[in-house]
Amino acid sequence: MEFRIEKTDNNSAARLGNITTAHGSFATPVFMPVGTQATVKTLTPEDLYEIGVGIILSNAYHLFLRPGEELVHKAGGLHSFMNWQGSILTDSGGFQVFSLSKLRRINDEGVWFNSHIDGSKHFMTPEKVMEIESKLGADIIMCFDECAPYPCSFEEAERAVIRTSLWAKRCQEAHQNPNQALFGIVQGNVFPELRRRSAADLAALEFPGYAIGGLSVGEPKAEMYATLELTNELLPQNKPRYLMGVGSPEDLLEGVRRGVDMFDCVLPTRLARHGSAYTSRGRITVRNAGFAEDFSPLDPDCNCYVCKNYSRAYIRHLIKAEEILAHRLLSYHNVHFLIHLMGSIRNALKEGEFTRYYREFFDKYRF
RNA sequence: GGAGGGAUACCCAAGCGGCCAAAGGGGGCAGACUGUAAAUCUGUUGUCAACGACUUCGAAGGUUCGAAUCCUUCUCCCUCCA
Repeated sequence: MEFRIEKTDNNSAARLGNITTAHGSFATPVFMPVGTQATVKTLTPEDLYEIGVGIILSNAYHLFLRPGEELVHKAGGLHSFMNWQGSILTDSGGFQVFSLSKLRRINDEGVWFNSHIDGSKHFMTPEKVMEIESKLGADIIMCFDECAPYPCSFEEAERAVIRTSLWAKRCQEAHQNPNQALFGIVQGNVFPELRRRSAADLAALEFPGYAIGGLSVGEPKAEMYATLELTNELLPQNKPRYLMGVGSPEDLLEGVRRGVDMFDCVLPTRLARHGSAYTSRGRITVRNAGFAEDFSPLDPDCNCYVCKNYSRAYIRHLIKAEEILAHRLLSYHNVHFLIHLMGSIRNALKEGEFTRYYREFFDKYRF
């Protein structure tokens, strides 16, 4: 993997760059749609190419449970299995340590999970996760980490940091596949002291990229931004910085401003399935009665396939009638919205107009 | 013509003397969602000048301190027998 910084913003920590993997290159800052189970829900790879997606996310833990990494390996790896020729990043299952906390027990050696599918017991270790991620064959893979909840005590967050550092070292030692770039993940919750420690631990291991984990788990926005700012300052300048699980349009702007290069989030596709759409003026709930006779496109400023062909009224009808096309159209539009947003941000960075773009965005966008 | 059964809020449907403005679904309306246990979850859904008041359980009368619940008549629906 290669990361090149092409330009840095004069008025913020934002930077314009490019990442090249075995499956092509993409410009940064980048938004990566999430396809946990080897599919960005409701969208085909062709849709994603058309939208301009360069890299997507998938999940080692979920694919390990079903269909199993061996099967994906037999299929020729994840790219071949799901017919996606762009880049792929796999998350390790560290987030499931947080989101499935009721179904797991953790110790320094690893994590016992009770499968949410059939209840079967599995022990995940950093070594095991590296083996799974290697078999899946993504271009960028994540260390197995412990994502602590919010709120949580200093001691609890500290334990997660120590464990995450320990596991990062073990992941690095177990990591064999030369075609995959292994990223470290900084934890530390909202405690500056712990973020500093975590960032220092990981930087010492010299990963090709660094993720900021454990944010957007319920903490107030101000805390998230402050933590992000602090953490980014501590990470190596010449390596990509990936803010995990973020975000909303406003968070993408705030993240870029603070020096983030990569983002991923389930929000565009989940909101789509729940009946909401992003627009240049803010998020709208198309499901609501007010749109019943609104024959305008989801976003008048959008030129995506959906906005060119379908109205809010029609999409609302599909939602109310529980037609799956609603999910598909809204997913397509929402992913397009974020991909297009990132494109505009990069363009502004290229022109040296990021600050102006930032201001104009928030002038229009209401949330 | 005779014998039964039934009519409850937008719909279906419980309730069968006070704890009933009325269970539970559905539908409607709204909210939440950030490395996906999520086509999920939550709230709300008689009216109003609304921590209180008023009008509701096919219609009209009646019994009772008190009725969706008991009695009478009527209207409409369903089943069976002629």
